Amino acid sequence: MPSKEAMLAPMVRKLALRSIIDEEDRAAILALPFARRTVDPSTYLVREGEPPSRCSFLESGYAYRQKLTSEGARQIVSIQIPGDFIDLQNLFLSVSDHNLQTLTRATVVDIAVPALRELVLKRPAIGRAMWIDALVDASIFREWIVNVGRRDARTRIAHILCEFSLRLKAAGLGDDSRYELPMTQEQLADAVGLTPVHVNRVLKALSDEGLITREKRSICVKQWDKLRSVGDFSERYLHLRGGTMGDYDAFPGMPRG
Amino acid sequence: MPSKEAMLAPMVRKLALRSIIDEEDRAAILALPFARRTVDPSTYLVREGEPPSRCSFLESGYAYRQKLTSEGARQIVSIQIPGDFIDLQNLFLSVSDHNLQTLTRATVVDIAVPALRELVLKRPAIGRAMWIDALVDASIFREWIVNVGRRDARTRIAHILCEFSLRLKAAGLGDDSRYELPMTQEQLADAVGLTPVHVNRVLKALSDEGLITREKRSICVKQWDKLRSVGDFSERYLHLRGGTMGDYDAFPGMPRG
DNA sequence: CGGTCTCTTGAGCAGAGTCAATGAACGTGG
DNA sequence: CCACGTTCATTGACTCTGCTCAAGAGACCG
Repeated sequence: MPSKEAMLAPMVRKLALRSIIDEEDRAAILALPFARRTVDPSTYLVREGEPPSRCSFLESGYAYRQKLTSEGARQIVSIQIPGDFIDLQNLFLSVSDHNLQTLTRATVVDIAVPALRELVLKRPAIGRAMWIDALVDASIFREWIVNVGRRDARTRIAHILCEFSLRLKAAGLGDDSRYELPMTQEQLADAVGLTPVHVNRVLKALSDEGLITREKRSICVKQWDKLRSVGDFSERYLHLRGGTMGDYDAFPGMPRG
Repeated sequence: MPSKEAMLAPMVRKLALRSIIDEEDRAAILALPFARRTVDPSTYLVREGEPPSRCSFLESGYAYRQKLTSEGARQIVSIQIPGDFIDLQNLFLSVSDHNLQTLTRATVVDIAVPALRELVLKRPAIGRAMWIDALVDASIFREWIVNVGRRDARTRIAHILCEFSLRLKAAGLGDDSRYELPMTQEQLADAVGLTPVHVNRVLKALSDEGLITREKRSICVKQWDKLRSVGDFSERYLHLRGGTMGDYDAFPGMPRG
């Protein structure tokens, strides 16, 4: 079993991605009470309609957020990768509005809600880091809407492949050209709002054209620029490039008080 | 010109919708430095790629968030109604990832970013209220993805009509059965990921069946239950019913620290 | 009174869905 | 080690929902 520090480290790492976390903040995070568990693929970590009982992040493995329509159709609304908070919304909302399921075997760190909430509200640097995390998530949701609402099948799939590539790279998983994508084509279809059959055809086309190669559940991007252009992809919405900063006050703006 | 208090009051009202704001918090909000302006329909309030220069909320009027694809297609990702923050994300992100345009003539209150940020980070009750606001927005984005990704045209449109109905009612605009919907059919199409022509046909069908009536830009819901069922609508995701609260600590959960 | 926007409606088309069959990969237990 | 079952990927043939193109009708405004 890894040390206590090692378990919370991915959280610190994620927050530090877009914010400055000093030693004191770091210590406060590492002092959080938490528990750790390992779960099987397809385990429900959160169910729509249930009161959340914890606030967790993914230490390892993948998960996805999902909602079902009354017709039984499923829409995947986001993919969570190691280091992501799984249910930040549980911090302040008392009923879950969607389901969260693991994609793979995963280790989850559950943090005591009151302690985390206090940290968020009382320690500005941590509060800011969590705010940024939540705001970036919202930005990804917006782009997801555009993807599903206004792009054709080929573009949609190329786009989501680009998104995964960059997010995984930012998380330190996979390099430029290759990454694990532990989703079935059916799940991919539910993520982009298509049918599995059609996803299959599009993936085949992308392979045939030499933009990507596939083996098992991993994707190798052969022609990044072309995939990016086919996918109408612009990474701005991921807010990866320090675009979240404290020199904000330097912008010309409104009265300051 | 209304009093200073009257101008910030919609913000207090919105926050108080789902949180408890005491007198001291209220006073702190009313002490914020701000400016107020009135803008024409279709004015850009935020542009993708630009550094945000303010943090504002809609005092009156309607607006929408929007992104464009390289093909020139537009996807509307949310509608903002009076009392909504229009760029909470500007509080902590330094580049805007989408456009925000007014739908109607609107009055906007711009708040000084540093002062607001300080308030959010240092006054727990206000921080919590803003968190809830942001988390509910994210929930609405998720439902929007489901709507656009997995529902057919008829269901999509019925769903969005239900959403507007409830949100406007919660904001104190319009009653159960009638509300202003100041959108063209083209804008509605961009919101649900369809073409204006098809939106027109579906609206006509819904009218013909007696579920709604339309006149100019207002909608009258004649058969709420039926519209709700056609639209596969469940209001949970709006988190309107006190489901955001502080008795949260009462839930059985994880270690507390 | 003409111009511009928006709404309506029709006719034909096509991108993606449905249905269905086959094949590959993998785990399990005999 | 192999037969079997299950899950996932692949491919073809056909269908249909929603799109495109196009034209006409209101409404509003300078």
